[in-house]
Amino acid sequence: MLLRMSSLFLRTLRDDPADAEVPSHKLLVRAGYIRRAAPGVYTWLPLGYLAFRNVERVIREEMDAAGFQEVHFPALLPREPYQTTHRWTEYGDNLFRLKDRRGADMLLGPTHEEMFTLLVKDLYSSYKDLPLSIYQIQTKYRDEARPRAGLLRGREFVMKDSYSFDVDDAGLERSYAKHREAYVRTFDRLGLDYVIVSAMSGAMGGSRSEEFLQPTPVGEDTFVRCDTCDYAANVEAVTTPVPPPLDWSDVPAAHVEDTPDTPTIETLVAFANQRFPRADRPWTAADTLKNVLVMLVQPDGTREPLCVGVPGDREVDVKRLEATVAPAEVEPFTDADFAARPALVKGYIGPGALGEKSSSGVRYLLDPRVVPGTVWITGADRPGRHAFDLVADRDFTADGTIDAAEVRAGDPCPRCGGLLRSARGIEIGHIFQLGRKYADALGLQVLDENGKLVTVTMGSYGIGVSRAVAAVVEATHDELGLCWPREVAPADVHVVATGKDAGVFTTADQVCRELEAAGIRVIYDDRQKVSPGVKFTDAELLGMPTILVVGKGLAAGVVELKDRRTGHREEVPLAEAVPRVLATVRGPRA
RNA sequence: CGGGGUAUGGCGCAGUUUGGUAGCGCGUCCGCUUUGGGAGCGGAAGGCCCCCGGUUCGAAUCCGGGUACCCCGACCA
Repeated sequence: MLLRMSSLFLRTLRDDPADAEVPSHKLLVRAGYIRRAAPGVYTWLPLGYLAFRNVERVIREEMDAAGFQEVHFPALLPREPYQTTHRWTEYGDNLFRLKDRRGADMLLGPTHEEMFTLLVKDLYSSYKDLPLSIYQIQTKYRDEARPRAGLLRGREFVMKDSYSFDVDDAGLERSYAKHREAYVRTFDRLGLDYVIVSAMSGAMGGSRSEEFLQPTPVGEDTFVRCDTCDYAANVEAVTTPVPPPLDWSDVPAAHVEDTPDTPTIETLVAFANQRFPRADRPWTAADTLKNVLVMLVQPDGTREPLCVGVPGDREVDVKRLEATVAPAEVEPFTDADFAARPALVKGYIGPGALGEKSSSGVRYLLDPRVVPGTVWITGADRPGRHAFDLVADRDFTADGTIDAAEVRAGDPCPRCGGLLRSARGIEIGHIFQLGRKYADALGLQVLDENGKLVTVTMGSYGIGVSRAVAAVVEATHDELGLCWPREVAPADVHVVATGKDAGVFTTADQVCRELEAAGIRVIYDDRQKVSPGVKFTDAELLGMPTILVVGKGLAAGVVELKDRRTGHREEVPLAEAVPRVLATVRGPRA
């Protein structure tokens, strides 16, 4: 491959685009790799498309090497399968829906579990056909509320999605492990740094899910990792260690006190310290039990109130809550909702008005930290009244526990008790044991060795291909511009010819042809009348791993070989230029 | 959906307060000069000043109403 810059469809920009914030977005636009076509929708230009296809190639090679087989579904899909699994409605506004000329509903696929499941059902019916793993690399459409950061979150994006089909859980476990290994190899080859974190398995029960997160401040996912052991998890999936029950024999009986004008934790703690000071230490928010009301909205539209009791020094993390109650969605409790339930006194809600057996009948779930024997100040269900010395289990119970309080840096590690630290990351891959949700919904069954019908168990595994291009940029760029790993770079070598002497160009031309003949991918800056400074700056911005300058040194018979990443440069005799580049490109493995 | 900001040539921006021929830098084109770190001089092309309505002799600018984009939050892969 030989790209000549004199005719390459490329325009580099001197300034960062005003609408870009993150480095990958700025640089990919500035270097002429992508252009925005619509909000969250991008066009690939020649260099960008080369890089994109390289990422795609690496992924494909690793999938194929693992024995997964590639298929290709349409992006334009019929409604029915998504209707069957309720995702036609569950996906909400994020689904791109359209109608054909006869008025039939269609959609642009946001993901393809349904189609894969139906395809396997269509063709296979025996345990002898399994295990099977098939994948595709396909454009996905999700009408995001807020696309951002260029390729990192688009409304149209390319995803590699795989699906595994097994006859039993042990098989699923093996398929999952194979995908995990393939992902590790893929991301290693792409030069990406990543952390594998436990993720939320959702409402499907007992299934396992892990995310590959590339740690970076521009990432959108928050995760925690342990200081001492190798535990790492998405905040949604962190489980709170349950402390042992406490002995409450010394705790005085619960008593209700007047606490006027204390509808918030802050005002309550201040009042308690003033009016009922403790001898040993001041009251803190952690001594209070905060009861937070939300409205759960089921996919079918059913609304159900829920109260979550958490220590007063913690917020309820809506993301964690929603992950736990999925597929239900969480909406704030409105004044109208309060008005409809007079037993619930806003600002003074206590366990007395909660729980299935209470007057309000609102389901009440407690944070795992609220173990039997813990002592709390909490609302007394009357305006300006709070209960003190209320002991969990002795004085109140709930309908269950829920792990939905915010996770904070410094919280204990659920595995080893060490300290958790918080960080941000880009989700570059996600592997997920789906179980039988889709197979059940769509009737994917096979006959086992006893001739009995069994429901197939599935896994789904995704890599954001276009997102990975941006992730590679985030991981590798420097202040000069892009800085591609060789596996992803649009070309191996950027040959720069400087000067006005025709000899420079004929020599550079010759070198490029020799490199191309040797199978090296070359981009050649053969532009006449462009000053050396422009060419050097462009070469650095475009980011090929090796830069070869043919210029003024030619008079002395030398050219300059530069490593883009390290900045190391070296003069080599012209005759050695091609062999040296070959050795550099082919590396130690040659 | 809440909060904040922005909208003027391909890109980055000024001009809007106080209405009066639409500007600057970069890029592009032509000519001459220049060729190792975004060169110089001279000439040129390129604009629905986001849209609709209003006020006015006259609107990028003032008024009313929309729309779009960016950031933060919410939400989501």
